Amino acid sequence: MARDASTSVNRRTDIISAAIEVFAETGYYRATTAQVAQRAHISQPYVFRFFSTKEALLLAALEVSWSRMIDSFQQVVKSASPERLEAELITEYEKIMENHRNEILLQMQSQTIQEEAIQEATRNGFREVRQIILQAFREARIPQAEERTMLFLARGMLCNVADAISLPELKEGQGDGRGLLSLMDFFMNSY
Amino acid sequence: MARDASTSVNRRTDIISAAIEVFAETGYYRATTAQVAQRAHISQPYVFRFFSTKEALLLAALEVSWSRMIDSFQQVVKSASPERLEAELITEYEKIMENHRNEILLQMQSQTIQEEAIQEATRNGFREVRQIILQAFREARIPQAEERTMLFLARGMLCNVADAISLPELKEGQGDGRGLLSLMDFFMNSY
DNA sequence: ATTATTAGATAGTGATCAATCACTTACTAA
DNA sequence: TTAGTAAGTGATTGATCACTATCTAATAAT
Repeated sequence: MARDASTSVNRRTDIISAAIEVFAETGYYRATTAQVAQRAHISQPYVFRFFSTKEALLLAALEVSWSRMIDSFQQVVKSASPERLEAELITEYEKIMENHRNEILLQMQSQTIQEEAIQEATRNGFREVRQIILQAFREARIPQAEERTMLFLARGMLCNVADAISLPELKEGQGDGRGLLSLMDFFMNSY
Repeated sequence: MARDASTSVNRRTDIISAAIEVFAETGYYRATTAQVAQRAHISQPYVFRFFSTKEALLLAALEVSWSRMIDSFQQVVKSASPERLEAELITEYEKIMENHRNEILLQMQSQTIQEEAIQEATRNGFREVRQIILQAFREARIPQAEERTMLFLARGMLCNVADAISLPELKEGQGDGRGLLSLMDFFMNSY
């Protein structure tokens, strides 16, 4: 059973990879299945041998994208020390943003698509990521694990936006090294 | 000079309001100018008397959306006391999300649209909002104003997502009342 | 050698959409 | 009364799209 470049399992992933690129660059609704096919070096109708509809292809692309993020975070959680956990999760996220920018752009698009199947996939992805982070923070004995998880996700969302619209100053104020300690002064004097 | 329902200035805003709804609900690229026209109670070709292209209509819709947010925040900044500034900005944002959800959904969409004119409008909107918040924090003598601004925007982005995909638990961990103080313990023991 | 199966392409369809055009109606000013 | 204009529409068009139906060439099993 020779696994050459033409097995249908390879073609399937070829198409998904092409779709991630084209959807991210062009926008899901404006992107055409012909563009996806061209990027995957096959004819346009052949896409429909593997995905019965364009939406099914989008769902497969989202699945790839969320799986990558979930698997990556799980790796980090397994190997990182409690003290370095959050820093390494952030580093891992930055790696994903660098190496798989299109997958992030696709996730962002899916957040505003109102089709129920897409929303459900997006919800499930977020839920699972949040659960992994939250559980890891708890097991690392990080206090206010819920709030820390929320802030981790929030900063992630802001990074996505800043990156997508090429506005790096949006991220300014991240990680100055002693932010929390000097904020403390403020809060102790305020309340 | 009686201001009846047929002045061209009214028609223009009618069309923009309709476009905000239709674009938000259906997605900009999938939405049709016929749908916008129907919602504005005019014929489809008449849309093009006011907006030369569909993209020009989107830009006008984004302008309305960003202006509302900017004007709202400027009002708050003018009237709020330094101690209540951030809390009132948050309240104002929640009001906008409640009363103008479609405008937020449109802004979210515009973040992933790669057309240069749209990206520029989105960048300018974000820049101006950030500048207002940052300057207000500084004038209120809030320490680490840059970091606080970034966190304000970041939480806003997460709220947008949580609302758009109907996943409220994503926001869990917001405002427990003493988050920073107990986080402090952790950091002082860690570093 | 023959047949069955897989991998893929060509050709096409009905539907849809942004944008244009030609036209009407109704009001206003000289 | 006439000339001009603002407001608005129905019909159309060229392009595009998701999706289908049908064919072909190669490979593999019998």
